Parts: sequence; structure tokens; C-alpha cells
Amino acid sequence: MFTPQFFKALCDPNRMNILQWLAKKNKSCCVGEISTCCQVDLSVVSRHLSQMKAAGFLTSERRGKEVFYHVNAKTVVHVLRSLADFLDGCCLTKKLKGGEKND
Amino acid sequence: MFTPQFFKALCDPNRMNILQWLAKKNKSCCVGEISTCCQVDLSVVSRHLSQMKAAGFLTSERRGKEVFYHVNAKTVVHVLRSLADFLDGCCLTKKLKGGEKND
DNA sequence: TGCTCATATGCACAATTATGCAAATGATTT
DNA sequence: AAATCATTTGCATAATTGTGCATATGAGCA
Repeated sequence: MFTPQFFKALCDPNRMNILQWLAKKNKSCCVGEISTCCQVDLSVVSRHLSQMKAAGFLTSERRGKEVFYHVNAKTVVHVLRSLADFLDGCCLTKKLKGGEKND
Repeated sequence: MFTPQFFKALCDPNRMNILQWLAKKNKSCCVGEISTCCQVDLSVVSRHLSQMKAAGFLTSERRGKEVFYHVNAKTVVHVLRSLADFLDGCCLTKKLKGGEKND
């Protein structure tokens, strides 16, 4: 579930930037448009988008000559919350209800 | 806030393993003990721990000869939830009060 | 002081990753 | 079909990262 592939998609500054930029847009954007949000070559952006798509962060759809990418927010949010909940359950809330066993 | 450094700490399989292992323990563990949860050399584990500490994931405390590391769950959970909330706010809940559905 | 144990660090090396350019692919238009 | 536009991919290269071994540091103990 918490695969390295998933978090690798988040640990590059350009990818994080793209993710947030796309999320704010909250609509499908084509590669050329997305590439305006960071400084690197468009081909690099294309590769980042592919990688994020492979990690389940994005979905894509071709419309004519262009390919539109969109944030798969549901999936990303779910994984992030799952890890947060796991850590929370282990280390924060569990103790309060009197459980003493942790592994 | 969503620094590459933070997510870099999550994107190595050994570090992710260490994080979950330590969270399940939910107590301070020394390096030697922690190193039993993954296959790599103890010196490598030591480096991973340092890195995770630098990223704010762990706290450490020396007791005699040993150094004990503990998950800083509050911080990690907060960052994960913040990103989840940001994406959620942009792409999931925001539109709903306007009436339209998002998948 | 020396000795031992636990951890950290220097170093070299292998593996991975990010990048830009050039060329290829896919799709529309003329 | 040829031309054009948008995106992807091949390739080379630079940069970063993960790893193990050997050594250093720091702390207690004989």
C-alpha cells in the first residue's frame, strides 16, 4: 500500500509543484499548459506526468493532438490519509483508550 | 511545507519499513534493535535514521551508549493530513457545495 | 588509562534519477 | 500524402542516492 513508487512521485520538487498546480486548477490540463508551471524542458514534464500517472496520482485522456492530465485526488488523498491514520492509530490515539499492546 | 525532504524520507523501502516498524512498537528503540527490521548494514540504518530525524520524522535521545529513536507521529501525521486536506479541498469537497459532482 | 560496546562518519562504488536535446510517434489539417 | 502541432521516447550525461566496509567518535566499564 505505502509503496516507494507512490512516495517517489512526491519527493521531486517539480512533481510536487505539478501536483499542487494541477490540484488548484482542478481540471484536466494538457502537457504544454502544465509545463508552464515549472522551468524544466517539456519533455521532462511529460516524463514526470507519466511517472505520476503510473503511481496512480494522475489520470490522462487524449483529445485530438493533446493529452490532458487530471489529478486523481481520491486515490492520493486515500493513501495519504491511510498512512496518517496508521501512524495515528499506532502512536497517538491507541494509548488513550487503555490498550497497552503494540505489536 | 510539503518539502521534497519530507517525502524523500518516505520513498525508500527501508525507511518506510523502519517508520512502520517503529510506529508499531510505539516506543523508543535503539539503532541495533531497529536494524533487525531490515537487511542492510547497521551503518546504513544509522544513516536512514539520521535522515528521517532531519526530516522531522523521528526524535532521538541518547541513553548511555545507545541512541534511542522514536516516531514523531504528530508531525508526520500533520504533514500527511495537510496535503490530503489540500488536495481534498481543491478537488473533492470544494465543488460539492456548488452542486456539481466530482466522480 | 585502556578496553569494549553502540553509533556515526569517511570513503569508494553501484544504482538510480533528473535533465536536455534530438528524433520518433500520434493526430489533425491542408 | 505532406505539413504541422503536441507529446513521447532514445540517448548521453550530470547529479543524487543507497550501500558496505573500515575507521572514528562517544560512553560506560575493568
